[in-house]
Amino acid sequence: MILQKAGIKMNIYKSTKKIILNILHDNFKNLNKEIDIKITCEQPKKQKFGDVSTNVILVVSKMFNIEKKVLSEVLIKNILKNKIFKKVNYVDPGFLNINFSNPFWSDFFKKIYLNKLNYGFSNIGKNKKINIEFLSANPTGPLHIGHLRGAIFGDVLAKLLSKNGFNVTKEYYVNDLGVQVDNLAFTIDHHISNFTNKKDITLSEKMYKGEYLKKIAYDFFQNPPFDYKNFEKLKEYAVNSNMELIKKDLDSIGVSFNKYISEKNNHKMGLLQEVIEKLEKNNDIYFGSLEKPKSKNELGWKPIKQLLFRSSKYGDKSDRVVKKSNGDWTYFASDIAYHYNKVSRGYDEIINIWGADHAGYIDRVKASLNALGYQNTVFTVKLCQIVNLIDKKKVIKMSKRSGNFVLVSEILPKIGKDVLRFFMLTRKNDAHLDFDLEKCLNETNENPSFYVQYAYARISSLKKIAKQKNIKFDESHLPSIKKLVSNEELNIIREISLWPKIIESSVAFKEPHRIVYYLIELSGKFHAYWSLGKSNSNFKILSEDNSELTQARLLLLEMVQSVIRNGLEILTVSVKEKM
RNA sequence: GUCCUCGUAGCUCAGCUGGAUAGAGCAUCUGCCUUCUAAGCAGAGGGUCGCAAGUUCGAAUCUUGCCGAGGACGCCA
Repeated sequence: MILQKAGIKMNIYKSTKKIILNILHDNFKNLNKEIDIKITCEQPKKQKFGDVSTNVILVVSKMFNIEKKVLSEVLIKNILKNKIFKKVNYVDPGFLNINFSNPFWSDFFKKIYLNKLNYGFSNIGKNKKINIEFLSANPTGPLHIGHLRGAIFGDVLAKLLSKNGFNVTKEYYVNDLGVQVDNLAFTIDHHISNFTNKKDITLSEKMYKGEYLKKIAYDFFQNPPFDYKNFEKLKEYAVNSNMELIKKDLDSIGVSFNKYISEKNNHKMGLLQEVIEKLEKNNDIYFGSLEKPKSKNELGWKPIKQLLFRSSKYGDKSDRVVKKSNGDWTYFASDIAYHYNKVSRGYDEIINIWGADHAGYIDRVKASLNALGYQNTVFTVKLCQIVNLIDKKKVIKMSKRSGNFVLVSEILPKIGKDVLRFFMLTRKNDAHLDFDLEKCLNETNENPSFYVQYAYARISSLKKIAKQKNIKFDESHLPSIKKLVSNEELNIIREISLWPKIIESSVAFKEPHRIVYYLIELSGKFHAYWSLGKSNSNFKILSEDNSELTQARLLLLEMVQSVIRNGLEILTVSVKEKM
């Protein structure tokens, strides 16, 4: 294969870059090999600029003060020595536009065909251990729409990373401690009392609304496992019951976790004391009062002496309270302990997925890790912006107070897991997302998951017909690929050649939405190609009079399918053989 | 007041770690089903990339300032 000889790997743009850099070093011996030469090799938007475009002349002539003319002559001559290239053009102000040769494309195609199950994925992670914590919804009720984005984003990011050689742990932090759990148990207790005394006393202000709690209480009442006046046990019971509801919802949207970490358990192990002591030793904990925050007016604020963490020393804007004036630890204190625990379990990177309203929290957690001596662990936070639920062109307001939440279990049966997941990923995580119910129910281009699945299903139907007609297109027919010379077909191959790059950047930026957009793009190229055969019989995929071309085309579509399958697998969206 | 995120076509949004004439869907208009799935395709119109400077051969992309939207800002979790 000419590819191996030429040093071409799956990402042909990266490989081309390497080839060019080697030519530079071979021909300009005085270039310092240590210096990073930052050139780009990309597929240009316009096809007329070639298959790969590089700014090498521009960059190198400036960096090393070499004349553009000399550079381009040497580069063009040497690039063309390599049989995988067909054409190189110099364009002002210093680009080289390069075309691959036809044998290259068919060889490249052959290579990815033989690798199709893994095509695009790499071992970039080198088995690095990553902990990704997401969702961590409070165990006070089932999941609602507001939870969905973080849950799906986290799940997909984890899948993306693990498919690329990272050793990923998906973690759920259960806040089974504190005021909210007390209130939860009070609510259950209240309901059980009502059942027991056959009364219907209304809930107090603090208690949680929601029929599901009544049901939990009723189940308890019918078959009590212990005396409900045992408050500690009742709290545990309440948390467990709600976690069961949450797990059921998670299961229904295809999200799973490897680990559930209990806050209460962390406390039992004495983590909090351990961490505070460590910080105290470094003089990072002190007793004092904070400056008045800007948000408060003069009247509403009094300085109070309390236990503080010196987080401003580590890049935070202000020091932070770890112990309330009533003697309770703050949530932040507990979180320091939790993150300390996470890091000490030996991860190379900790990823947290939070709602955008927690942005202000990042610096203090970072500060605490630095103070504890973990500057080497990468700590990343990905923020998810709010999702607006839209129905019939109107935003549906949800509020915690009124208990007015649209539950996952209400909405899922209508639209299904696949559409839900796909839709939630059609935006960058830090951009607002309008979750439009009408669009989800649409069976048109407005609903991109159908568009992609439809492309897959169309190919499946072709394969079925080919089978009936006894047209074979297995590995032994790979040589027929050289028949794919039309612009339309090379266009699809070019699009397929971008796949590894898309994965790479999705991993690098931790942005799964890039995959979604790519799949839509690829599907679009396929649909266009398919429709070509409608008006021009030369482009009918199953042409009976030219079996070799037919086989080549079927192999091409097989590749389109496997890229779509690989992509949807990351998203955990199913493929459909028939629609 | 300080900090964070965002501002791209009438609407909803992409824009590949600075590249060439800024892209898609919806909506509007025009075509395409006797033949491989029309849940589709082809074409047209529609943009001072919030505004203004700066860096650069080159800026939607980087920097600064302003305008606008959303969010965060001591003992909530």
